[in-house]
Amino acid sequence: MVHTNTASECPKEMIALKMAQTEKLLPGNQNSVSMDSSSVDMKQLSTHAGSKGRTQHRQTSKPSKRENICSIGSSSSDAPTAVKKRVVPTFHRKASGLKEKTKNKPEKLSQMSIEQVMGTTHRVSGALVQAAKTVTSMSPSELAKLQEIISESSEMLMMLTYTDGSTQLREPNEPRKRASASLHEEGVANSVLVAIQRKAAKKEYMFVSFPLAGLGKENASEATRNVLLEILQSSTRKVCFDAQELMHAIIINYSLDPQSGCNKWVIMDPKIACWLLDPDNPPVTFSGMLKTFVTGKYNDQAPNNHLTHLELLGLVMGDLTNKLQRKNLWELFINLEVPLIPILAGMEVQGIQVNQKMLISYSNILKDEIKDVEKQCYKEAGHPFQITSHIQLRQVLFVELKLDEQCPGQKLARTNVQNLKSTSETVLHKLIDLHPLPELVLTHRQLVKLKSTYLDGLSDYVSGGYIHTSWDQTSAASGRLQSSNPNIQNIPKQPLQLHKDANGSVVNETTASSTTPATTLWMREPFYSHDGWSFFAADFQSIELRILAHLSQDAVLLKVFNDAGSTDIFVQLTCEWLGLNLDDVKTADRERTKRIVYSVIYGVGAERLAETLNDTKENAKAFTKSFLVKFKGVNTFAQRCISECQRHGHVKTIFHRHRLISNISSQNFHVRSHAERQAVNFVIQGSAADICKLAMIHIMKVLSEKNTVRARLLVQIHDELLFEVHDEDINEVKGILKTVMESTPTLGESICQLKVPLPVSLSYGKTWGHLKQMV
DNA sequence: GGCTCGACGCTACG
DNA sequence: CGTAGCGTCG
Repeated sequence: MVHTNTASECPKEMIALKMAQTEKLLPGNQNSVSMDSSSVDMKQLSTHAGSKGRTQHRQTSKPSKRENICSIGSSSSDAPTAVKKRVVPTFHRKASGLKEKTKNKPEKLSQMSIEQVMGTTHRVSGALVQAAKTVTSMSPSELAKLQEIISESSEMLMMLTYTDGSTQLREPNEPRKRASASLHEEGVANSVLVAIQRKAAKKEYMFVSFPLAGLGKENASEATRNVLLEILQSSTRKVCFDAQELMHAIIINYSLDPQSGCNKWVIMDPKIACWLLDPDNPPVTFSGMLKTFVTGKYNDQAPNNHLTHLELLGLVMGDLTNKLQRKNLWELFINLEVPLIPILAGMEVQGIQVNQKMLISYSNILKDEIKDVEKQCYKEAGHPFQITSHIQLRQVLFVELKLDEQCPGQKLARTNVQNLKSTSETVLHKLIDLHPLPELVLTHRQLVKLKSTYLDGLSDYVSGGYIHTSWDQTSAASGRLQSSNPNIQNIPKQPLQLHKDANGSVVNETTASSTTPATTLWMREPFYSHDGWSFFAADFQSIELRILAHLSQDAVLLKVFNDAGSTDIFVQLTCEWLGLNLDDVKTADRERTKRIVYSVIYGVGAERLAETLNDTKENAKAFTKSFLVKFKGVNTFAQRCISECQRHGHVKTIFHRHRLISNISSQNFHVRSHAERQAVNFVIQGSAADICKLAMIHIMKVLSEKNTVRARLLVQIHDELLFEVHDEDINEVKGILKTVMESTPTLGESICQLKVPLPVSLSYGKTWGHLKQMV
């Protein structure tokens, strides 16, 4: 097991998460991986032929860089030098020459050395040209020997090769293309190259390649597939730079079940290790990582071939392992981040069903509405202008209409960099009573945003009725997951109300009378579940505030969360704060409390809070002050974060995730203040992220154990998990999700026992638009 | 004149 | 606070 494999390298004071102590997270149990293609939704799989987004930047190859790259197995000796938008599937070619040699070897397997069998054992030091053996060219006896070698190996280094001849360990390619250029691309993964290190002879590797591109069913022989799965499930330490991408390619090309087929794969990823060490500067490419994180010996210009890169990969991971252990990050790495990799890969392949026709029809509705609003804007301004141009809008509002001069008491915000008069939402709100234009512009902005980002933008990503988002583990310094291409985590939750008033002109909800006919659009409505299945959402209620209660140990906050009662937390807080009765709390008070609370979490200043509250700076200050007086622990907690950061140069979350913040001692007030807010915010946001990830791993583990329950994880939105569940299993899943997620705090108890409960609220429905709350 | 790029402003989500 | 992504502008 990996755990035992690596335990000897771990410091004694290592605290393991409870999760990892159970064997299920760890590899070695072959039977638990479903190879049954009948369990795979073929309709969905057929839509995943291409992986977009993450492959965008490797379309082009640099022939000059590849001059001394040796030919590996089925890869690049005759790779196209020209850029190809659509990659023609390259069927795995026979490993020329090599195959002949090994085929002619004597038959007595037991008497042969590995070299004799495989002809590929190789000492990497030195620039020897060396080829890997392609698995598909092996005879049954050779495969048997290979399996034996795998079972006796001490380490396996893995990487993808692409049809253009580059690899995962390639030099950085052309500058990244714009997101729009990445749409509808074909996947270009060509093969999986594995260097197997033998236990007996540490310096000897055996190189094997598994074809991916053009892998038809007829070619994916059971034997070949089983060998690759054996590697992935083996307890041997495995290393890959960007393991998520590797897993993604394997799941697709070998038609594995994206949810259950891979969740026990354990691969060390140096990319993630580097990000844990310095989350603000995550490596993008392998060579970039070497430059930033690896000192001395590896910086030398190594021979540019696949095999030396693989050896380098192993050395670097060894180095990083030591670094992680020294920084007390190893448990976070091995128990949280590494188990997450196959889950994310599975989510990418799984995708989510989208009704593209609905996206288009909504878009057309908005197109007309936008035109109407445009006309009204021109009328109110007295002439046509480009409403989306801040420069022109500034001219109209502040030079022609001089609206800013009509509100002398108010201080209107300025833009960040150029210090010009801002046209932001908060500014426009303040001008609303002076002239019809500001509100029209706000409406226009809202409609344009919804149309361009969430209707047209999403529509571009629909392929075969599905959207396959990319999940990025290393792009957020706080430890949160991030989705992109498209970003599925910021699709509006609130519906858009469209009203037509008596004149037929469009107005938004704030001014429309309740009797006018209304159209209601939910941007999440086009996302729908399969027949016989439903969406099922589970989200942690106000997790960041609960984390704050725990971390600050503030007596009042702790009491609020632990005295239970189903009353809304912000209503309760408002009571505590203003000394009101529960029934006397008005919605406005509740909203105000919520904003103040999160402002404190985010560490914003009085000016910013005044803006969000639409109140004066003095009142905002007073609010914040009375809040901090009521919850004295919060302020001491913030100060503790700041001084910890000053002492150590970094702050830590409850699971030891850290962030280096050097500006904490800056002489510049603004720079230092920003750093202080970052420090406080990171501890809370990062701790919440830790727990959400732990919950995610835990729930996927439990679901995969109950193989009768049909549930798939589709999306993670920080504190919320969206599943698709078979209708017959809804009640069972409801019970599992609630129990398992709410037990998350106990999982990490060896690291940290949370002093507050983390209740989960559940909802379900046939579309993502408006889910029904469950009780 | 069209095209690409980075900087900037704004606003969804948490 | 911190993500992604759309739009304008020079």
